[in-house]
Amino acid sequence: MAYWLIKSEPDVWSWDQQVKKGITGWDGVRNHQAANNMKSMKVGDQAFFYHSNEGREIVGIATIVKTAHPDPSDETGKFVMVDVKADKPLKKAVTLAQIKADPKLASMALIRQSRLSVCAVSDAEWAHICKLGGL
DNA sequence: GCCAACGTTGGC
DNA sequence: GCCAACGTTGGC
Repeated sequence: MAYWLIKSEPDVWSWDQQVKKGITGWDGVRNHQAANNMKSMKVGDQAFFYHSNEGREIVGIATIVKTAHPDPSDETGKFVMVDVKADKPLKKAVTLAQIKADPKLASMALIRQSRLSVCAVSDAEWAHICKLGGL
C-alpha cells in the first residue's frame, strides 16, 4: 500500500465538505506530475488531506476508492482523477510549520515541490505524521 | 499583497 | 527546439 498527500484550498473544497459528501472525484488537477501520481494510486491507498493557502495543515486521512479515470471537468480529455473518501480526521492538525521544522519531514515532496498538488509520502513520513497528529 | 517557483504558450 | 513572456500556485 502506498501513501499520498492531496492538497485542496479549503475555500474551494474543504475537509468538512469531503466528510459530508463521502466519496468524491478528485477533479481539477491540471498538472502532469500530479496526474501521474494519481495514475499510480491503487484502491485502498491512503492520502493525507492538506489544506493549502488557508490553514496550511494536514487535517485528515482519505482513502482511495477508485483508481484513475477520465476527469469529466477536463474538456481536453487528457487528465484523470481518482475517487476519494474521507476516512478519519487527525486528532491534531499537523501544520506546514511543524513539518518544515521537523528534520524527519523537512525533505518531503510537499516541501521540495510546493506547487505539486498531489505528492507521494514515504512510509516513515506517514507514520511520523500520524504520530504528530495524535493517531 | 508580494514574490519565488514553475508550468505553458507562442514567436522565431 | 529554444527561450522570453506570461499565468498560476501557494507560502509568507
